[in-house]
Amino acid sequence: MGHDVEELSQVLRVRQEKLKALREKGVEPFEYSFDPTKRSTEAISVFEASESTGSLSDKGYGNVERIGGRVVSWRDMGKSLFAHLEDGQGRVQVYFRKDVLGDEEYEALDLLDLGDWIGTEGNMFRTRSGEVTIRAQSWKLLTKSLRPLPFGKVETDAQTGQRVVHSGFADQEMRYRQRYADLAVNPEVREVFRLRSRVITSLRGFLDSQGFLEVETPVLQPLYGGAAAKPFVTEHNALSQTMYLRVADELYLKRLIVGGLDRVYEISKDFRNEGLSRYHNPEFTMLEWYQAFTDYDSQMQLVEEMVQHVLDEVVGGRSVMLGETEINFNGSFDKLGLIDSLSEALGADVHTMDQKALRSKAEELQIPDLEGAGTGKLIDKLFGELVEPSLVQPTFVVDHPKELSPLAKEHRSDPRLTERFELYIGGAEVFNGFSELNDPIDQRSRFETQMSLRAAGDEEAHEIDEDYIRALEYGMPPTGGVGMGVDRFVMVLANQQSIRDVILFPILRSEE
RNA sequence: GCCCCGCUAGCUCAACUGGUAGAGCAACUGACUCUUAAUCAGUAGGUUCGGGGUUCGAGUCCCUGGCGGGGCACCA
Repeated sequence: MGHDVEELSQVLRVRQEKLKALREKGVEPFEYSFDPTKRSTEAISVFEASESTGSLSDKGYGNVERIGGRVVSWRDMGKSLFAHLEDGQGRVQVYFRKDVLGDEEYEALDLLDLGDWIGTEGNMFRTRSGEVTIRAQSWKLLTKSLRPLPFGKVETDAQTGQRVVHSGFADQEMRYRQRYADLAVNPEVREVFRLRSRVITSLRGFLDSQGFLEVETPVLQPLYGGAAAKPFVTEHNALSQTMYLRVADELYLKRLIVGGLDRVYEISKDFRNEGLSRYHNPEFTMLEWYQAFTDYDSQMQLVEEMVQHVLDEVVGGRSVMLGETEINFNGSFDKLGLIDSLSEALGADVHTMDQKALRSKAEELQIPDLEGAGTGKLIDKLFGELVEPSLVQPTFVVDHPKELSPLAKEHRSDPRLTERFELYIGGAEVFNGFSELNDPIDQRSRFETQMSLRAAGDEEAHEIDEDYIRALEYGMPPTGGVGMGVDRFVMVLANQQSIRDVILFPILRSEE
């Protein structure tokens, strides 16, 4: 922003001039407070109630209210004027009349713009065209807006009653960079984030009701782990020590199970230093929980209950639309063996295929970047190519290869596999859980396998966490645990195509 | 990191093979005391993302840089 008014574009200059004019009239353009009697929608409801009980005045006036809000529409008709105010609840029309306000207070309305915050007081009434409106007896500027918000023109379709926006704020980049403007002009964006908040409240309520304890574990960690991911690295000055932003909460939460906090959960921001996509933001919200004495079967049961609980509470039904597809959460979710489903897709038994056979299949399918991929990775790639895209309805994929799951317990009936599940919804992995590996000796050897992968160039492989092994040596009871991608779950419930549309301030490159 | 597409007025978008950069909304001036994409008349508003090049002439073509979107890679 330039200090020199001359340099400003026309639209900004005009507002600076109005600001100056207001100050010259002795009007404070940035008020300290306001005391509304109600918010918009509530004021309308009260009016409608008295309307139905026939308790309006002879002239049709109802309750007197003071309402504060942002001016979002403006129709000047000379000696009277209609505007809409929007507040945290909704919007309400205001009717200004010259003969009611008097010349001076009416003419001062000229100094207002779309985007200004004002307060007004008057009776509620219903206009000839049927809209419940506040008839302004007085008004007051609360905050002058010095920069025009990119409002579109809003039409209500006469047939459907649908809100239609003409030439609204659509530039994706600006909507993310200036989320405040996006929220200010696009009420449906505000709704997405209200929904997100309700989802998190509901998840928390569910776990609390099941006797889980919400805890907080370190974001800054001397050693990261719990996921195959590259970390963000930082430095603690006083300790002169390298610290990592967590990639998962897993290892700390399981230390708490060792400590006897037998049902714990954490809602956390995790950080993974990797690329961006419609399913990946480097900073994202994870819910992880661990429950002693359970295995992955009972955790799948719990996930199902939890998902249905949230649907019932937040959506009010067991299905949602995701794009053109209806996602149905009723009943038990399907279960697919990872190896079995891949075998079927390949038309060959994956268990009998060696690394070479898997590789040639992958090459046949022209799957890129196979260099250095071991058996587990090849299976993962093939599965991602052949099976994953079809997992639109909620589906548990179960029993992953050991190599891919260094923290999961060996499968009780197949030593090549682990007791692990992932729940896919809309083609994306949303939940991931397993029977937790609690044998410290097995855990050490898994870490050692990871170290050799690391030595072979896999930057995401785990390092050995000696302190974690020490904890397991004290004894961790049989435990089931689950991690949940909260953002991805919200995407499904809010019918959003990109993770950026459910994160208020997604990561973007700096403007300069 | 790679591929494709995009970036023009405050916002949403035009501008055929290179030939004076336009419209709607917003803004400004004026009219209008129940409007609601209000309406009507008029006015103003531009570093066409930055830099370089080709050309008599570049929003348009070439090179280069920036940012974004989509895809790929990466992603227990």
